[in-house]
Amino acid sequence: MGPMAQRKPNDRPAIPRPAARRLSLYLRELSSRLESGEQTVSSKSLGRSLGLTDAQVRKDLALFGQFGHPGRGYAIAELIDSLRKIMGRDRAWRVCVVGAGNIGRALVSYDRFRREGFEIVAVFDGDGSLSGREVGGIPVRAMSDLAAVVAAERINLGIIAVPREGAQQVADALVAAGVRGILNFAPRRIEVREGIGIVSVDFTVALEQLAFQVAFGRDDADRSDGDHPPDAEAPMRG
Amino acid sequence: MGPMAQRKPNDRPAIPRPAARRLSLYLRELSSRLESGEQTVSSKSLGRSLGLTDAQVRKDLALFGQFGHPGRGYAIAELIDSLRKIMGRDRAWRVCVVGAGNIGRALVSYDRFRREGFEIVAVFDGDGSLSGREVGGIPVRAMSDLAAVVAAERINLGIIAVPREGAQQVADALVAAGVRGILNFAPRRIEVREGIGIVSVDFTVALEQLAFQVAFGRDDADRSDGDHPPDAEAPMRG
DNA sequence: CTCTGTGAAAACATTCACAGCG
DNA sequence: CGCTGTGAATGTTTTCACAGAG
Repeated sequence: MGPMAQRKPNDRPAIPRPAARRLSLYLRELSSRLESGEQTVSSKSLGRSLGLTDAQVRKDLALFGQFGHPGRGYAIAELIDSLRKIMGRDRAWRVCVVGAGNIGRALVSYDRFRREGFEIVAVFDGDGSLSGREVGGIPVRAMSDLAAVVAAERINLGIIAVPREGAQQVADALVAAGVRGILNFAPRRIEVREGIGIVSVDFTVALEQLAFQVAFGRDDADRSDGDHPPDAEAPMRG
Repeated sequence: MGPMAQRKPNDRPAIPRPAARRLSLYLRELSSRLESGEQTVSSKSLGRSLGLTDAQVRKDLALFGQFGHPGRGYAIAELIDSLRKIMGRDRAWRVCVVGAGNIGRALVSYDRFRREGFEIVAVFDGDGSLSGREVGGIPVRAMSDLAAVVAAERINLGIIAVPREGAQQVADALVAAGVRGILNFAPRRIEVREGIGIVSVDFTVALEQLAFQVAFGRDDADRSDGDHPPDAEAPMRG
């Protein structure tokens, strides 16, 4: 069908995708500096820590408003607040993990999630024999409870930690149950309908990128894990 | 005029960074198709599975030579072979994991690594009380053994699965011991000297990207985990 | 026909460079 | 001054569109 592109009506400024990726890094570095007792930071200093140019940092931050104070730099606490709001980190997120294997269990025990405002409130596994067992203090439930628990616990994000074969099916179940986004650890591309968020992490792809760097001889400093590619369309709206 | 393009001496064609990321995805999809018994694939079909345009797939593959057969598509087995060679996947990699916490243990038990040719042959942990314990059939060793074991076992890649604070130190020790690349799971940027590969995976950054998509309202289909940014420089050489 | 490989055009992202604020 | 915010310039990646192979 009509393969014609048509801008939808309500576009906001549109965030370059790479910039969206860097926002998380700014937040991580800023928090670390706040802890160290620093009060302000310049784009140059921030860029230095992150391997970016000062201009890049300023451009990224300017996408969302005027946070800087000429001559002084950025007030760290203030900037953290703003970024958190922008990134949806001002609310608490309720998360479930599907799959109580090695990866699922490691994620449930990963304290940093809770500390950062992502609370894991339920764990599911297709293997009935695990039901009732506890992982990190949370009882493992059967897949058949998924819809009910997601609703009852008002879970809005799901993490897929099952083998490749079951992953898409789990994704469909999560979306049907009402989650708004999925973090996928299974080594395959997951399709979700428009409006549902999806981010994937593939350990093997990450190791493979590393092998490629080593085998090929790379030239640049620090590179990301990689996974699913974009899908040919505008960046982000708001 | 000028200074005459100062291309550094030994450059090969130069791989666009995003293309390097996609290579892993091609390999993953192609292997899956080979298993299903398919023999050839077109750029269009491959792109469809991966959320890319056919032109993109062709451009990427053409970077390394002429693999396609006009009118027919690409021979899957042949293309897999070529890609594996290009990506350094034709050799076996010997890997160690530093950190026997939740994440370290999950990685050691992640079978796919071995199946894909990344063999984990040693595990280290700074907590002496763990030494001697086994994880996934591999004894946990003290950090003080790191240099000797890396040399003796001819380990060429290291995985960092320790808390943020110790991560850079572990990286330095790994590099000093002779690994050629590092996969970092600690939530901070790791610096390594030129010539050493580095890829990072940060679970919190991944969840945060997801929260951002949901909070902001994204428009595209499937997006990557994110982590450390490039460092402003040419793509890759060979 | 189908499908690749590839220049040329378009879109996108980064860096430069500077006006202007505190 | 130092440092931000930002247009304009540059560099990079994607898409288009088509010649040519089987």
